[in-house]
Amino acid sequence: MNQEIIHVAIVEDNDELRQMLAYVINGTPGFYCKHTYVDCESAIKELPNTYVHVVLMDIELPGINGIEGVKILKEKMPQVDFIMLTIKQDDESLFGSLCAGATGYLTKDTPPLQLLQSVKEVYHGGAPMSTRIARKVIDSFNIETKKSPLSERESEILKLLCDGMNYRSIADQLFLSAHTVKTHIKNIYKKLHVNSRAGAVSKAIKDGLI
Amino acid sequence: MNQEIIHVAIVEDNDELRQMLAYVINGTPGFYCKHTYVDCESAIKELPNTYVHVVLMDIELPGINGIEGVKILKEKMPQVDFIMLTIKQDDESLFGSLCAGATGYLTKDTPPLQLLQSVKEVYHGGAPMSTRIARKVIDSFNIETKKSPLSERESEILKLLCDGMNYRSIADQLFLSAHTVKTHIKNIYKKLHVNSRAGAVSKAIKDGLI
DNA sequence: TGCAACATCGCCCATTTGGGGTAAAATCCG
DNA sequence: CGGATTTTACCCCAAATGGGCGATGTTGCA
Repeated sequence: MNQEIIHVAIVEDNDELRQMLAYVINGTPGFYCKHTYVDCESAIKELPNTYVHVVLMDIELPGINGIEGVKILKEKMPQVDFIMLTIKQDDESLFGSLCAGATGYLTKDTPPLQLLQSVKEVYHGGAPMSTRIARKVIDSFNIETKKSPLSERESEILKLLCDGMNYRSIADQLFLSAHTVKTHIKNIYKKLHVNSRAGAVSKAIKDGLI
Repeated sequence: MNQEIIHVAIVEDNDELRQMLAYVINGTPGFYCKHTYVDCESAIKELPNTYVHVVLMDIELPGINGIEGVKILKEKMPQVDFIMLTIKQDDESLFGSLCAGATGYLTKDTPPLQLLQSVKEVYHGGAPMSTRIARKVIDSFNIETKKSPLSERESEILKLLCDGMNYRSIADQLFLSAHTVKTHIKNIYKKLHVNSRAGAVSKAIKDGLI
């Protein structure tokens, strides 16, 4: 039976909200909240010694913010799921949280019932977030593929450049003369507005040219 | 009023399912489905000339598959939202679809009512997907950050390498001698098992070292 | 306390690179 | 058909790079 109860921890500096959340959680069958913290510092110190499944984490916190907090805590407790509970909806907070290891992202105006539903959802392998947040996340995959200004051959050579190959190796692999490879690379530099292999490789990868 | 009606198109080779979907859609107030296609080839030819908001796209199609289809269609109709409707739940199909431009990802066992809800959701700026799919998507952000084998200083220099800077520039920026910068870079090469700036930059970006 | 890692600076030298040209054939596109 | 682009190839040369070697001081951890 005990396994069925989801243990929730809260990190939230607002006393009223924190207590309200704990009250709601403890007042609902299947949920239990024993540990609450007013800042990340204390959470980082004590949470690793507790038994929890899900952590509700505020972002705007004094001292270590929620994103940094998740980063640190997720490192120590990778099996625990973190749900950000915040008023911030900017991309930086959102993707910062996800990259830090958060699994859910809810705004503070989420009604209690839906919040509990989200906790249950994350516990059962879901990733709760509002429809608007979900859209942002999905859209981040669809970064419009800027069509490369490079020709077929140039792209081919750029790929090899990214593998750290030099003129000779590239020439051998493509059955070209090193001179030709050099010409292509010079043209690539012109088109990408760089003047070194490092710059070209960086731009290539960051702009998804390869 | 007309704006309130969501125009849906369907690309699905299974006759029964396609007709059933169209039937459900047309039988529900607020939804309308005029155009249905049995393969991507015909959809690519005709869809750009139609008025639609949302396209339900099967993945397993003869000829051009749904992922390729979305890639081509999204290019021509970027304002249209695509929802994949598939039995495939593998990562390749999922992320392939998202990268191709899909906004939603549902399995074929999604009940009609929820499907309609998803269409409405995507039309209103959401990104409908099952909890399991959402989790996969979110987890993809949380690719464990391999802790860099590099020292603080080395990471710093690696960043500048990625900007295409040479010894002198880096030295100037960090108030070091070019010799020192060179030494650091040599050590970076050893640690990353590369032997050129291009290789280091490539590895740095791909492995998220910077 | 001692050793490993880090950070700093230096020299030598062969090889690579980047920039400046030139040019011809192939291919594509209108 | 004719121009634009792409692909191929070459020369010269100054500058940058990579590898090998050594040296000093600091810091951190065992």
